[in-house]
Amino acid sequence: MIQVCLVDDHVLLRDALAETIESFDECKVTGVAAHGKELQQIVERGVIPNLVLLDLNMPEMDGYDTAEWLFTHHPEVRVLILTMYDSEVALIRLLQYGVRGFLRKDIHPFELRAAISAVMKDGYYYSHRTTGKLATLFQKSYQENLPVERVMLSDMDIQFLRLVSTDLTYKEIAGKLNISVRSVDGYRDSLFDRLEVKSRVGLAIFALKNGLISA
Amino acid sequence: MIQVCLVDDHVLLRDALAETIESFDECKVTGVAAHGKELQQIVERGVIPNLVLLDLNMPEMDGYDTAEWLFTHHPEVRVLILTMYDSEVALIRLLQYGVRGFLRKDIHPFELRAAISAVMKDGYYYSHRTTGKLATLFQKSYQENLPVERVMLSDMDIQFLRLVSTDLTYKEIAGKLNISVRSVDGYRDSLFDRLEVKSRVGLAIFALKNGLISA
DNA sequence: GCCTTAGACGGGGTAAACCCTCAATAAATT
DNA sequence: AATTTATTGAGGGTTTACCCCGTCTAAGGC
Repeated sequence: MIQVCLVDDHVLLRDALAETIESFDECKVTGVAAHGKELQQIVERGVIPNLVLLDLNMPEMDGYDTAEWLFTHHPEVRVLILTMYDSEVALIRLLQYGVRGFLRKDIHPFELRAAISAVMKDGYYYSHRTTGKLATLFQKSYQENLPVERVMLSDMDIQFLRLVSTDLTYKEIAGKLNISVRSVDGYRDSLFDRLEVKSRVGLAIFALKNGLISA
Repeated sequence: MIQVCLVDDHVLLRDALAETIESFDECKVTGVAAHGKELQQIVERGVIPNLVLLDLNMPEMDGYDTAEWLFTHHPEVRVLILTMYDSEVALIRLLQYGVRGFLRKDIHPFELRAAISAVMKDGYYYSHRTTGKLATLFQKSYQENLPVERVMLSDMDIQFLRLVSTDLTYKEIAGKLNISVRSVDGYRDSLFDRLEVKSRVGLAIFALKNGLISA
C-alpha cells in the first residue's frame, strides 16, 4: 500500500484529490497539508509517507524549500511535483533535490494514477513535456558550449529577478543587494542573454510566469 | 434540484469538484467544460443549467467573455466565479455581466456549498473579502471625487496593459495602437496614478496579477 | 607556476522611460 | 450656445535603462 501525503494550499483541490487517490486501490492518503511547515509537523510526528504530492506556490514554506528539506532529512520519501505551470527553472532547481516527477494540474486523473504507479515502480515519472524541456535545456547548453550550471539560475539570479519584478530602480536594487549599479548591470545583461528577453519587463514577466514571486 | 455546469480547464480540479457537488443532495452536475466555447456547445445543445461555476483564466474563451455571453444570451443562468486570485479589476468587469458571486479556489468545500445555496436562494453570494474590495473601491472613488468608471479600467486601459506587459518599447506600442508616443505617455501616467505604481514593471505585475495576460 | 572563468566594478555613451506644461479636437453636459 | 470632459498629442526636460568598452580579484584546472 502506497502511503501518500498531499501538500497544497488550495483546500478544494487538495481534498478532492485526496478522495480521488483514496479511490485507487493501491494508495492510502496518510496526511494532507496546506504548506511545507504543516508537512514537516506531520512527518516529525512520525507519519512518514512513501510519496509526497507537492505543489510549488504556497504560503509559509513553498515547494522548493519543502523538496529540499525532504531531500536532506528524508531522502527515502519520493516527491512528485503537482503544479499549475511548469518551467525550466522549476525543473532544474527541483531535480537537484531529487524529485521523482512533474505533473501539471491540467492533467487527467488517469495520468495522475499512472504517474504515481511509475514513481513507485520505476522510481521516476517524466512526461514527454518534461523530458522535452530537459532536452531543450541540455541542447541549448551544448550549442552554446556552456555547462548546464550556466543555463540554470543561481540563487543570486533568483533573488535578483525578485527585485527586478518590483517598482524599485536598479540603483535601489543595488543598495538592497549591497553591490554597485554596474554589478546590477552585469546580472541584468547576463539574464537578458540567458532568458532571451530584451527588457526589464521581460525579466519581470519571466519571474511571474515561473512562480518566482507570489502572484 | 439545482442543475450545475462546471467550466474550468484544470481537469483534475474540475472533475473532483464535480464529484463533490454531486454529493450535495440539492445539486446535480449536468455538464463540464474546459472553456467557454465548450460551455456554449453544451448550452446550445439545449442543456441549460441553473448555475454555472466559472473559472477566469482559460484557453479559447476566458471567463470574462463567457460571463458576457451568458449575460446577453441566457440571463436566467446564474454565474458563480471560481478563480485562483480575485482582484478589483475582475470584480468590476464581472459585476457588469451580472455574475452572482465570487469564490477563491482556496476556500473550504462547505463554503462552496453555502455559496451555491445562497446564490440559488438569495440570488447572490458575496464574501466579506468581496464586499471589502468593493467597499474599498467605492471609497476610493468617493474620496477622489471621481465616478466609479474613472477607478475601473476601460477596454483601452486593458489593451494597453497587455502591450505594456511585453518586451515592446512605448514607440512600438504606439505603432500597434496607431497613436502617438505622447498619447501612450498619457495612458501610462493615468494608469500610474490610478493603480498606484511608479514604473512600467509595476503595470506589468498588475496585469499579471489580475489575469489580464495568460500567465 | 599559468591559464581560464566568473564575479564585482568603473567610464562613457545612446536610447528609452518618465514627467511636467500646454493645446486642439470632439463628444457630452448643462 | 457655453462649459465641461476625454482623447490625443506637442515641446522640452530629467532620470533610468540599456550596452558597449575596459580592469581587478578570487577560484579552480592542469
